Amino acid sequence: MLSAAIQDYLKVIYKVHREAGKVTTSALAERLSVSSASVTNMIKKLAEMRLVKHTPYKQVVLTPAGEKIALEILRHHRLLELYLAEVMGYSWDQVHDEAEKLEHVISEEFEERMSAALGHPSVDPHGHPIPSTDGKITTTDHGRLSDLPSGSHAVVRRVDDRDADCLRYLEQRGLVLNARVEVIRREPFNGPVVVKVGSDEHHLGLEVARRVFVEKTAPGAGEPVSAS
Amino acid sequence: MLSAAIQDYLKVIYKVHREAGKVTTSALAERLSVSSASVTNMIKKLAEMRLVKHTPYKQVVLTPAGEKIALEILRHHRLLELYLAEVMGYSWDQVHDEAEKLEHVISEEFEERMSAALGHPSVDPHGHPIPSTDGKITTTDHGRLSDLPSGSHAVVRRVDDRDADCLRYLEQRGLVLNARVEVIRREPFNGPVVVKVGSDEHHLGLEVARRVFVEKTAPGAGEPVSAS
DNA sequence: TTCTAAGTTTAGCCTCGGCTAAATATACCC
DNA sequence: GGGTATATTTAGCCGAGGCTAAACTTAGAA
Ligand SMILES: [Mn+2]
Ligand SMILES: [Mn+2]
Ligand SMILES: [Mn+2]
Ligand SMILES: [Mn+2]
Repeated sequence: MLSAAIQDYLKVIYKVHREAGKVTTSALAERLSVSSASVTNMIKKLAEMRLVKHTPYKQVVLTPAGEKIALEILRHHRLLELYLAEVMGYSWDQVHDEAEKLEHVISEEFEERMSAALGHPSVDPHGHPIPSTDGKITTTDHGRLSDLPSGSHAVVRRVDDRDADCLRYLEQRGLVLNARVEVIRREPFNGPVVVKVGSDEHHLGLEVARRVFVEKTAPGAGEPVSAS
Repeated sequence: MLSAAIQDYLKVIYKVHREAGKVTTSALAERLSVSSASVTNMIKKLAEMRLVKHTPYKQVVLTPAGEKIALEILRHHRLLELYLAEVMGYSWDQVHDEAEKLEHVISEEFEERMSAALGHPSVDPHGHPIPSTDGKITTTDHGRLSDLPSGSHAVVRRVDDRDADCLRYLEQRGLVLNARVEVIRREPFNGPVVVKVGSDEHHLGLEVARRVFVEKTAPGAGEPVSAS
């Protein structure tokens, strides 16, 4: 069995690749809260194990074998998050940290029982897709709330899951999955985005608005289409 | 946070102390599947941390601080076993290995939610007592089925939880928690114990009978008192 | 085209928790 | 009470996964 450290590296390489296109030593160092030297070290080891391809000073890319493992861990993580939320009653800001530890130790049995108990779900509590057992994943690219022009109507489809404080802040303002939002206006000089959620208006800093991913809708549309 | 290795050492020291009275280097080495030298090494470290008292060449004893941690891990383990069995549908032979890994990574939040979901239980699927949050544990000393004289009537109250094959074997023969058994006879020369469970007779090797702990009852007694 | 700042790798070190082989202490037998 | 088997500890080693400081690449500015 691969160590928790290796599993985390592969998972983060996969995620940085999705988010930034290119995977660099320093990006991994930052995401893993580890020094660049440590990353180089581990990348050399992963390259020897044929889990990544490394072009020194340039970038690192997952091999098919590496991606398979990354998706397996991602499946663990997201099933766990949903199980903790739906079955055990965690709030969406608590699930990430717990899943981060559990993802490395659960058995295939545990994974399968969670999936069955949840009706073989396809989306986690933050709107991230859950890879299938055989490593398939259907990614939908959504824009950021921070990039919408004023007057836009949209539905929240995904939120960044790593900052618990931010998640609590969003939930308090009704910015949960599948919530409808309207961009009232955008203050200049990178000022806040003013949005309407239900009948309330909120002034969201760009920091926060960048972590909310949305699907645009027609202004007068009815109920938003549920992701499930 | 203490490492998983340290947590396992403390837990095993506690269990060996309960079962054998005296805790020796070699007993720990065997139970932890580790060399004696490794045990000595770790014990020295635990002694420096004031979690055990070590009398070289003699024995090791938990300090109050060490026992507190041991009981905390034991609580995790036993709550997990029960949760896996009751909520997730595991059989009693599957729960130990999974709990052995999870016990080191779950949060207090997870522990509390499991306990609540199970109605704050006091016994795990194998009949072991679950320590309370504040480190209290009520141990009942039961005799072994292998030690009962022929003609005895008894109720199964606890089984050794480490050997999955043995647990499946016992379950198939109806030797589950709270089952009534009668010792029909004992074959000489350390031969098998012949027991009656329900209307079936089974010939149990001493190996197996030693792992079943029972409470004696009167021959004609009615329903056994449930442990819950 | 050359210089320099930022990014990356290398070198050397550390802790943790294992291991084997050798030394030493204890206990038991005669 | 001495000799020996067994248990335990010590000594020295290893791999995993971190770290800092120094060396080296790369790319952008002048
Ligand atoms: Mn992780
Ligand atoms: Mn998530
Ligand atoms: Mn364990
Ligand atoms: Mn148990």
